[in-house]
Amino acid sequence: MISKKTKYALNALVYLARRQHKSPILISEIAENERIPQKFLEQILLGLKNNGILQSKKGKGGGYFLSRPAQEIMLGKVIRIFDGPLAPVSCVSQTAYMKCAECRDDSCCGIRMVMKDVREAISNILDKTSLADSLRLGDEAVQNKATNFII
Amino acid sequence: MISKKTKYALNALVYLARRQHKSPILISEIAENERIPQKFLEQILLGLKNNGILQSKKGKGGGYFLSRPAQEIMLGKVIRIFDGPLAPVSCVSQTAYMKCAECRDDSCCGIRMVMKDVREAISNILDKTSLADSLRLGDEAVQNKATNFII
DNA sequence: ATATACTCTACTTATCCTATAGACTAATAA
DNA sequence: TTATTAGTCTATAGGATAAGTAGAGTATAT
Repeated sequence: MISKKTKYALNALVYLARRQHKSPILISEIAENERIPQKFLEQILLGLKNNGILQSKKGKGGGYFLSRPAQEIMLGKVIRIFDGPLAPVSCVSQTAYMKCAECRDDSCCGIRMVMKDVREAISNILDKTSLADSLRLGDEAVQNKATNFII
Repeated sequence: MISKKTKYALNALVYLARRQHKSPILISEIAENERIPQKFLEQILLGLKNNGILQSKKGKGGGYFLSRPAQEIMLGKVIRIFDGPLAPVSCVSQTAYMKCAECRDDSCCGIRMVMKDVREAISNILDKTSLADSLRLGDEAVQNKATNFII
């Protein structure tokens, strides 16, 4: 399970992605619209800034905005910032490999091979899906809902 | 990341799967061979028994053994016992659905749709791979290693 | 009866998660 | 230049979970 911190981060980022070409967005605006405790969100956005996902501007007219186009920011990257590796066990992690303390031979562990496939499957989705993709998926669902209602 | 508890459980189960047709296996034997703290393993095996994965026999000649053939015990089931749902967010869990507190509309959340795919991908592996499969994968790797060494 | 081996409950210790609080710094505008 | 706005940084609290440890209890076989 991903942490609330990560979920809040993703929701905030999609919110920012939707307003990508407008002026900086206030923390308070995001907090209100996405129903995230503001003080908590402050930490989260700061974390995203320190990891190069966001940029900020202080003072009047300030706020946060994406540092790159939404289609270049992958969900996997965001999740790793707060929750660490995507891999279900660290002995199959690409970004943070660590041998299992109790394991005799990595390369002959059947469980590990299965987990490697799991890691691959997860990464194939999360490292290839961007904020722009998520935004679009959500918007399309809204469209479909409206259409079905009319018909 | 799966917990150590779950990892220990899986390793212990594969150990038992390999000796499926022999007499019951001692906790101490598993603990030693798989390098798991014995007292901790006791709790784990008990948990597996309470969830129908294992059976036990007390007294001399006693120990633990699989309650069903190894090819019928799926990794997903074991993981859920100790770590809960496979889903990355509870709003896409099949076994433990829960609406996100802060979410306005489940059905139009782009993040959720992606996570649904992730859940599906994970489940497609873990709910379809059995202890017998893991055991075989490990053994095949050992075989290949030996063969390569000879050549 | 006795030794064997699993069973059950409680406890500990450390770490992480989810916040909250408050002082600080930078930018803008009057 | 001073007030206001808005992000920045650090500390702390309270609860939950993880990873074990300890020890008494219960069932079985010989």
